[in-house]
Amino acid sequence: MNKIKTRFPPSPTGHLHLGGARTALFNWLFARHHGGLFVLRFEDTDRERSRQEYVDSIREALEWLGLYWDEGPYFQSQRLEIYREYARRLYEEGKAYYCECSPDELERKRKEALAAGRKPKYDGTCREKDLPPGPGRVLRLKIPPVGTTVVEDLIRGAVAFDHQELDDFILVRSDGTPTYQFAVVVDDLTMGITHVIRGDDHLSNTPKQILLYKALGAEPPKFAHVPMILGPDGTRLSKRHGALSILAYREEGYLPQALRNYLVRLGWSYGDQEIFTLEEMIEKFDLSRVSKSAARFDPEKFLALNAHWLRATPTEELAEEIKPFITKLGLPIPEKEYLLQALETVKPRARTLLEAAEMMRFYLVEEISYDPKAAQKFLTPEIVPVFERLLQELAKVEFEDEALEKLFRGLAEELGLKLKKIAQPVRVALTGKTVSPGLFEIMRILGRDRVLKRLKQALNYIKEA
RNA sequence: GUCCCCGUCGUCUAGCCAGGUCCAGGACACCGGCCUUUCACGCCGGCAACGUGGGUUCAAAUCCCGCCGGGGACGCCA
Repeated sequence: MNKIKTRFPPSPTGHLHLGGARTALFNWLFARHHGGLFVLRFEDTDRERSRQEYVDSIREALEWLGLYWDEGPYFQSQRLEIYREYARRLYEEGKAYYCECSPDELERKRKEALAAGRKPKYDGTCREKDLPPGPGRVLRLKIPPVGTTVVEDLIRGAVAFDHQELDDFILVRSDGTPTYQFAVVVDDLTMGITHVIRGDDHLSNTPKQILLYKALGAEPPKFAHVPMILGPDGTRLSKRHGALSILAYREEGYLPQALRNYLVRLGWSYGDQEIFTLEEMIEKFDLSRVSKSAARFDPEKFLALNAHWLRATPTEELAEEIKPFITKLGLPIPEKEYLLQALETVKPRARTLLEAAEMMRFYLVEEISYDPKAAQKFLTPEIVPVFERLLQELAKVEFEDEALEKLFRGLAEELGLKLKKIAQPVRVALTGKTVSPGLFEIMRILGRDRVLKRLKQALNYIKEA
């Protein structure tokens, strides 16, 4: 039994987006599940549009997602000799022929056919001309005119295509570079790829590729066409649907484990299970549970999953991840123990690292500023005596959650007030907002000095107002 | 236009292959409630779907056909 080998072949003409990331994940998972190999290959035969910048960002995104490759990255632009050799073979064996039709002419015929309601396909003008190679000529594959090619898809079952629907597609461009259709086949063949897992937008290309394998006298790999990912509105995923690059999600404070978890459940399921660790995905992933229908990207569910993984990730780990976000907000990175404690309190409340960093703001600034509405409602003259009393008591109480709570509850009872009547003004004095983590935990973390200082600041504020 | 694929709550999906246990289960979102110093978390409860028409059958979300709807391919892009 041969070892399973999958690949992810992005073209470096754009960033890695959700669809590509999921395809990469499925291929990676399939290879890992079967103890096989995962290959990364850049399909950069379109020299006009391929850019180094995209090669770098795609690699970075895959690494961020933890989808490490076992082989590659290969670059088609460095394998031109190999394609040339295979092209020569095809031509010499009469399986392919040169064509001198000009692009303009082809374009004209295509429009004509479309207008006449026919399928726009190459009409075979040069098929029997027996032209030798020459400048301006392309190499086309000779498709058997009659017959049917069946794609045995691992997800969709047998899909038949009549050769009438196919045409003699171009293998080698007039500039000598291979087209996608030709390069993928030669690459998958020479790299020993056993399973091609890709978006179902490639399903209708597959019969052409199978015919090419046959012309080459080779056995095609197994194919599995996974459903596409659509935007929230059900149309093709595009820039309109938010961040187009996977890396943009990282910038917004999403966790790779959340993205993986969201992506793996888009088109694949395992009973009612929603949460998967990497290990579980590898263990449970299989093609038979991949669905056939397209899925829409739901940013809300992704956010919810991110919130889940934020809570499920050890604070120690998160503390490292959140530093860039704190810096991004222009806030200082505190010493480790303080950061850990502060983070612990915002963790169950934040949905992204960016939100968490924003929620930690009051822990990190020296001078806090009040939300105008909060100050207006809670920093009023009536609270002055309470704050003054608190100043005295807090100077001597032990700064632990239980002791602080006991103090507040006792004070509330003594003054005949509801706890919240005291807690909310203090919360505003300490954080500037009416919403925050638990009052006693933030006091404990802030420490006596800061708490007293902020209460005094609030008192001054009230007197000046 | 031609060919191909797909069609269960708003969304992701389980169930479909081996028809009854499904007046359809889970998750996100949404709405109530509990907890409570605020907001979250957590817990409890609710709303909500088999695209449509026909056929087969004692029985259909599950099998068959038509229709409708969505997506994809048809490039010297990948």
